[in-house]
Amino acid sequence: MPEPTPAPGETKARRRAGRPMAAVLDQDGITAAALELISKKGYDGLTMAALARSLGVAPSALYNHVSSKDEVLKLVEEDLMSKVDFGGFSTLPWEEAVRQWAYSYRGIFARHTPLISVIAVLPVTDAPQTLAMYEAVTEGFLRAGFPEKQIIPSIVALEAYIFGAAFDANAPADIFDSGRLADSTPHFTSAVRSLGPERNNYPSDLAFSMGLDALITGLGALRTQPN
Amino acid sequence: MPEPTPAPGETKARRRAGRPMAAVLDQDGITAAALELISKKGYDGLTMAALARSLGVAPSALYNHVSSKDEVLKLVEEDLMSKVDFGGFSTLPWEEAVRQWAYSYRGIFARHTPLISVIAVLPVTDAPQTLAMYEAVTEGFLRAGFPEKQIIPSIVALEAYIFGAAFDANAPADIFDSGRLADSTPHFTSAVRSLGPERNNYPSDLAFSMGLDALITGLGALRTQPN
DNA sequence: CCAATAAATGAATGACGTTCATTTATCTCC
DNA sequence: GGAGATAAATGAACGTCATTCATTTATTGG
Repeated sequence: MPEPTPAPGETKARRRAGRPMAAVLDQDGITAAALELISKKGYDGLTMAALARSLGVAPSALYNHVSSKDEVLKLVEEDLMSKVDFGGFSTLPWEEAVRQWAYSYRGIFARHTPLISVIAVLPVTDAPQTLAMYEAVTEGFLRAGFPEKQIIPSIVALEAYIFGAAFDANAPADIFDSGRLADSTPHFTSAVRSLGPERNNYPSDLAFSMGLDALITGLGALRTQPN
Repeated sequence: MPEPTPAPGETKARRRAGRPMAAVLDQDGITAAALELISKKGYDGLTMAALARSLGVAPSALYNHVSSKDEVLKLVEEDLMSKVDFGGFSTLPWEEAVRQWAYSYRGIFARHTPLISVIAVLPVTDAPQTLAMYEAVTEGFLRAGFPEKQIIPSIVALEAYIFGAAFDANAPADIFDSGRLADSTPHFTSAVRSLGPERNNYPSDLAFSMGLDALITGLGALRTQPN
């Protein structure tokens, strides 16, 4: 795609003469409608037809503003990224800031796991909200005394954990029910039972907290300055 | 689904009289064909029609052995689980065993990321290979001196990290290219550049190693016995 | 040989994402 | 105040899927 890379927010540069028909649709409206649809009907309910209907428009009209359903997903993702709370990196100690950020990040994407496969592989180019988050997080790491070369890998590791944990948060309570194979997995079955008197209680939150603590401790040891 | 839960491997119990037509198809054959199709054409190429064609059969025939495409994915997932190397838990020190297991696990699912959303939420009931892995890993944790209650959360945390890292391993090298927004993200851009003279080298492997070390150290501290 | 069983077939269905020729509305320029 | 250019919206179509179902085919026990 060797295009002149139009400025963001403008699909194509204004040309010579006449103006078009009044736009009922734009990317922001599409994004908002998609988010509402997702929250009401889930990702299965997010179809181009349903999205168009919720906007009072024919499905084909969407394609004047968006090149594909995948682009809709990218727009939604960017919007969600802007809701991740990374404010702690400018006010709190590093450990606290990471914790706050990680909980917020996981909380948001736990309800949007279908996006994770998109995000994890999506270049940040032209994703301003995502970049803003990375900038703030990077600053926080620098301020905490991390050597520059360790910062990106540390963030990548934390993000991997957060994404995986977001999936986890959606697991059913009985995910570890070994059923009729319990006899052949005695240690595992016993370990699951030790978690509580209730059968089948899945420790998603406890696990997230434990792993996050471990990562914070382990990565924190990479700092060369105390503050 | 209040059924008598038929024994696995048998779709329905043998009944009274005559035997059916000679079966050209079975679940193992379908699983093998699906895996080959995936390795050749990727997950986009895995359609019920393509799967049937590769087996020399009409698409509808598949539904005599499998209730849906989702079940095909579950069969593939179970097969992949059997290839994860957890042997270290009976021979190596805990840290080494975890490392070996995690690398193997990530390596396999990095090429099967579309399955991760399925696995992470799929009950282990009637998933013998998955259960066998959990049993071996649990035993390794017990042998290493973990209190029983800490084991499942620790495994869940490690798995979350492994799944997230599997997505990461597929990120393009230029995922962190901040493009024309580089000026507004100076610290982040500089941190990315510090990773090497080459533009856009993504530190997926380095990040995995760093985060895994952190998790091993942090979780390892939960052991109450030295061995 | 008959009846029962289950596998395989092929046609059909209903979503879905996407395309395209056409129409509609709006603005600039003369 | 037309004329023409521009882009948005429409509605009909397409191709691809997963899935269903009535029917046929093959096999075997009695």
